Amino acid sequence: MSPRTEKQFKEIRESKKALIVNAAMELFANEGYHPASISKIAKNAGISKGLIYNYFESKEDLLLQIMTAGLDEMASAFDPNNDGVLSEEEMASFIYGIFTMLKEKHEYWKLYYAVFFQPKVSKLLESKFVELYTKMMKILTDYYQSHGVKNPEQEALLFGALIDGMAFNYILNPKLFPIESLIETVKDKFCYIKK
Amino acid sequence: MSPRTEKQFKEIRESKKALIVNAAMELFANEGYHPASISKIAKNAGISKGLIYNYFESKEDLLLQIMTAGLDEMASAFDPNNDGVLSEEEMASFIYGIFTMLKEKHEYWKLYYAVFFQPKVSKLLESKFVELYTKMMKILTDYYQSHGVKNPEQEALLFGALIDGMAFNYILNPKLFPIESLIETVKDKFCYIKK
Amino acid sequence: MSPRTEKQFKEIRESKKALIVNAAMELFANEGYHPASISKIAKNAGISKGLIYNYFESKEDLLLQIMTAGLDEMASAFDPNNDGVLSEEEMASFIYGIFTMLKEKHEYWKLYYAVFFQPKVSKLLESKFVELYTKMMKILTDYYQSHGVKNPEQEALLFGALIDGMAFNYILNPKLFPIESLIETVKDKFCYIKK
Amino acid sequence: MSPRTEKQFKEIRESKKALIVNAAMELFANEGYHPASISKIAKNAGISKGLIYNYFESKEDLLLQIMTAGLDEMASAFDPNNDGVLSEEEMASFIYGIFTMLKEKHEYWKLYYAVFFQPKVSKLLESKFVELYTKMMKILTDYYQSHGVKNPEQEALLFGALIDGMAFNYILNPKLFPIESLIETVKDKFCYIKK
DNA sequence: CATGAATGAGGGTTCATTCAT
DNA sequence: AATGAATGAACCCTCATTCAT
Repeated sequence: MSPRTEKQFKEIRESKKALIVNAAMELFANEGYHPASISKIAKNAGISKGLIYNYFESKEDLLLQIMTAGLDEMASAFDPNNDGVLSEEEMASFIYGIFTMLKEKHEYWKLYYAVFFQPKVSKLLESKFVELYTKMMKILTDYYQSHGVKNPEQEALLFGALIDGMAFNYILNPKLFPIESLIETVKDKFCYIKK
Repeated sequence: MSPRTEKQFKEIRESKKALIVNAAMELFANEGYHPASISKIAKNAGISKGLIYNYFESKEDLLLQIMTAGLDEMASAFDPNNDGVLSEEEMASFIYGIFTMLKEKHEYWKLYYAVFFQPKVSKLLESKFVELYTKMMKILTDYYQSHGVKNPEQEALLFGALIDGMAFNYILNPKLFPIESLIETVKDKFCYIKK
Repeated sequence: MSPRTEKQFKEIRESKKALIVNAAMELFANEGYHPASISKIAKNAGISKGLIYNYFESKEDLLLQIMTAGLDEMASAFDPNNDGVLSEEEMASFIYGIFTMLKEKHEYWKLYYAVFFQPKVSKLLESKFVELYTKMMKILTDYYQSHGVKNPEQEALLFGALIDGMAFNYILNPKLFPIESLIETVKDKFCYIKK
Repeated sequence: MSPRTEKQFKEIRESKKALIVNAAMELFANEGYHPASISKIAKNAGISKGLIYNYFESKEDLLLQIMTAGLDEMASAFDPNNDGVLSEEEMASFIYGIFTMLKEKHEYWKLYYAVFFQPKVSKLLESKFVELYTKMMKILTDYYQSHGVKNPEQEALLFGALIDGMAFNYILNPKLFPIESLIETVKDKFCYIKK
């Protein structure tokens, strides 16, 4: 009957929060933000409606927290050394990494792209998006520069767009878009790896 | 007084329908489908709520009609000769054409991509999407085949994805994505134009 | 090219009005007053919505006019001689008459009974209802009195109720309520015809 | 604070549901199904509109639940022993019983008869209506048969119709239809009680 | 006499959010 | 920490009615 320690409380809170996040993400991604009602999310999480407001200020806040957590995770994943420099091996594994993430966090990515079309929410996340995007562009531009590519910024923009497009196609129809078999061609066109 | 002639009525109907479609497209594209309420659309069009239902069966029907009209227009734009064959000149102008359309029908394209994340509506349009997509893939694959590219299907898929990605980036932030300056690089990488 | 005579105009008006009345009665009776919209009625009559308001002040007025016309017709049908006296033969034919009308004006009767449950309309017709009802009661009471029945008023009330009940059952399910085969029993119980 | 117990919730739900049912029945019966709006019902019950949908799926469901509950109650009232046999005493009390119910559940009966003229709803309840009706007809037919009446089925149909007619008249104008003073005459004509 | 485009009030319904327990 | 009853604003939609032609 000893009272729970502070740590235990915190763990309970965290795990409950994760429960809600997962339930919400599934519905947000598969039905869309608006059609996924708080009632449905609560039912999907196996808890009461009211409890959600114990952990999140509003439905929008719930979406926002899901997105920021995901964006932060992605930001660190994109630059493991945190040194901002991409070796040739890292470039190769970078591509694999992106598409591995795409598969493993399918729902998150669906949501990620969908959010771009919810201007209201999108605006709130803009700074994070920009930060992530510029970080990536910087790394790629540096990489292309050090490999003697003519217009490194443009090459980076194009490569970024290609990744978006592939992600987009894969997310919306995984069965019709054979991402694995395309990776080699991508490498040939955009990685400039010296044999 | 005699009533309006049939022709007069038809003209009224058509111009009013266009008015509603434009008002709706603007809001659908800029706010999203759900946040764009019928009230807002009506106000934006300068008419009463009720009148919308004189022209469209439901809000969903309104979106659907906008989308199908747009998709049909795109389908015919992508293959003007309707012969399904792309010459080298056509390939070059094809790329320009796409990005010209992107600029001129900015709102429509925003809506087009957003709709993919509205599962319910997306499903209703699936057959039209697939038709358009396979048509394009066929044309591109044939082009690559006739130019001796190794994996023509994959090349086509990749090129399609790149277009999506570029469109996506341009739509969401036209100022930060300098599409014109990228076109030449795209041509170099994906058009295989023999000089 | 001679202008229509006043009489011709009147005839056109009357026939058009009858057209509307029939279309309205069919829908009122079979769908109910509220579910039968002016649009449906117009379509059913093969005319425009607006025209209905050329002949009737409102939807309620349309119902009212249908009802009053019907009630007047019934009132005169119930007392052909207009002498208020029922002979034994008339009593017999009276019963047949009622149920014949029930069959021939099925829709009207359905509406008639339904209207009782639309308090707003019912109130407007109350005086006509009462008039018709008391007229009938008077005739029946006199009949029973002259045939030496103990409580002639009560007998009349009961007989009236029986007719309502039979009409009610027949209207709602003509196939399950064999009105013809019941008439003889009714005669035995309520007509006091001396053999 | 701990949340309410399950029992507390159940009690709240039941009493609130009854509150809504009563408020709805009053308006349905006195104004009709369509004119009785959800807004009015909520106001009459002293609650918000939205709450009604916490207890009933739709307006139609609300009506349906009221009706089915009433029909079930009536079905059991009509055959207390559930043996399907009517003694002479029971027949006498049966008549009193019906008209007592008519008085006590005035509103319910009004609704009951009104519903017959709401084709859409009527159809949904048809099976329950038929069940109740055939049950009653069977009991009456058996009774008449055992009393040597010539056409027991017809006699039962007629008696049923009389009850409907009396109920109908009483409901619509209790003051003008002196049901008590008619019961004896009904007994004389339809109960075949051997003195 | 006749049309149907147009209105606006009100309908049924949903849902994010609050709050007593 | 947890419940779900309760609210109220906003939603999509219908429809009797009006009116320019």
